[in-house]
Amino acid sequence: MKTVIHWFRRDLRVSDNVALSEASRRAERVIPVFIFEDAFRTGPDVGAARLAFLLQSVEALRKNLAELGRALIIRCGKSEEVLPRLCAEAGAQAVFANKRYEPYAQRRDEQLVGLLNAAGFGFELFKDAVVWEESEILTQAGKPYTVFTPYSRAWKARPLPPPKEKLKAVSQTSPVPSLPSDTLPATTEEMGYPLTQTIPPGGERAAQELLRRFMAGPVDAYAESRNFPAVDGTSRLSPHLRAGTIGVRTILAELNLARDKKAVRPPPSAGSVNGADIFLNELIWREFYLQVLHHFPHVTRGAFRPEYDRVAWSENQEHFQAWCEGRTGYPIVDAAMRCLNATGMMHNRLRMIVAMFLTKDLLLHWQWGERYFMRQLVDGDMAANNGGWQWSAGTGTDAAPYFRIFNPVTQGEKFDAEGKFVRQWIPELAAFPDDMIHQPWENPLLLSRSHYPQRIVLHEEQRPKCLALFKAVK
DNA sequence: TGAAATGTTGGGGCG
DNA sequence: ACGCCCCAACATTTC
Repeated sequence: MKTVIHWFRRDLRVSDNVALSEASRRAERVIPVFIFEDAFRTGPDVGAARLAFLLQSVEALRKNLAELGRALIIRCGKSEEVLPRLCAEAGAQAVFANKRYEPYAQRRDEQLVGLLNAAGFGFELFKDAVVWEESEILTQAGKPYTVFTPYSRAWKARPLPPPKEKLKAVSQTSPVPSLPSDTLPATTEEMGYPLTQTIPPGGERAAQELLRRFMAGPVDAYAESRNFPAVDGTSRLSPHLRAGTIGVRTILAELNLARDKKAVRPPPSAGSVNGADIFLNELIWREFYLQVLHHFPHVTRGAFRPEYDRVAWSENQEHFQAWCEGRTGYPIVDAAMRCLNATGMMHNRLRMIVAMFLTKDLLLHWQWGERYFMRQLVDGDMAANNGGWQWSAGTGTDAAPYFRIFNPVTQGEKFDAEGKFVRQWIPELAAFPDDMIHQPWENPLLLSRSHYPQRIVLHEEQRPKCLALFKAVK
C-alpha cells in the first residue's frame, strides 16, 4: 500500500505499537492521526482528570512523532465523518488502528468498517492492548472463563509475544502531504471540565520512567508492599495502560528480565512469593475483565449474576455524598476518597475498602460507586472498573462472596498500622495516637475538638443488615 | 484479595 | 494431688 492512516486511540505511543508497526511495514507512507471525538466532551463518564491525562499524552505523542520527522494530524469531530474525509484528503488506501474491547467501541468499529469499505477504503484492526484477547483463551468446552484462577493458568501456559519495535524516523525523501490539523483544547477548563486534581504526568516518556523505576526496586518487594497505601510499592502504570502510553508487551519483557535476574541470585526461601509473579497476575486480571466485558456485555447494565439485580439497595443521598467527599467518619475510607478527589488515583487495596464500605456498610448500589470512580479516576477503564466493583459487591464473576465484608477498622490497622496514609489526607486526625487513629470515636473528647466527623453508620449494625439484604434475593 | 461466632485446648490459679 | 474454673490462643464454622 502506498499510504495508510494510523489512527491513534488507546495506544498513544510510538514504541511497541502493533498497528503502527504494521502500517510502517506495509505502507510507503504512514499518516499518524488523532481524533478528538465529540463524545469526549459529553460522555456520561467524562472526568477532568482522565481528560487532562489524555490531552497531555496526545501532546507528548505529537512531540515524540515530531522528533521522528512525522506530524501528528489532529482532527476534532466524529470518527465516522473525519476518517473517510481524511482518507480522501490524504489519498490513503486504508486506516489502521488497534482493536478495542468495550462493547460500544466494537459496535462503532464495525460501523466504521462498513462505512470506510463502502467509500473504497480499508479498515484494519490489530490486537495490541492485550496479550491474549477475548476468544483466544477459552475453556476445554470452548466457553469463556468466568473464574480468574483457571483463566490465569491458561494465560500463563502460552508463550509471550515480544514487544514491537519502535517507529522509525522518516527520511527526508518521503514527502508527506500537508494536511491541516486542528489544535486540542489547551486545558479541560475550556471544555467545561475544570481540573481540580493534581494528576500524574501523561505521555510515553513518563510511562517508561515509571516502568524503569518499578523494575529497579519495588517489583521485588511487590508481593508484600503492594498492600500498604503509605508505601510507594506499586507501579502506578494503570493510567498509562489505559491510555496506551505503554505497551503491555514492553512491561512483560521487563518483568521477565527481572525474574531471570532474580533466578541468578540465591533461591528465595520456601514460601516466599516472587513479586514479579504477583504483578503479572495483576496484568492478567486486566485481560480477564476485558474478556468478561466482551462476552458478558450485560455487566455494564447490571450484575453479572442477574439474581443480584434484585438487591434492595439503599438510596440515601446524604450517605453517598459523605462517601464521595470523604466524611464518613471512618478514617481509612475518608483518606482514600480524599486522595482520589485530590489526585485522580487510588491504591488498589483502598479501592476494595471503599467499595466494600459503599456496598456493605452504606448499602448503596455498586453502580453509584462505579460511576463516581469513572468520573474521578485517571485510570478509569470500563472493564477493570466494572469488574472491580462487581467483585467488591459480590455480584460478579469470581467475586468475593457477599458475606465477605471488610471491617474498615481492621483493614486500616492491618494495612496502615501507623496511620501514615490516614494522616496524610486527614490532617484533623494528626493529634490521635497510632493505636486510635482508625477509631477516633473511642476518644470522644479529642474527636469533638478535631473537625473530623462522627461515623455516619455503625459497621457492627450495618453488617447484619447487609447480610439480610443479600440473603433476601437468594 | 475476611470477619465474627463458635469450638477446642491447655496452662495456671485456686480451693 | 485433684477437680474446677477462667481465659488466652488457636482452630473451625458460619455468615
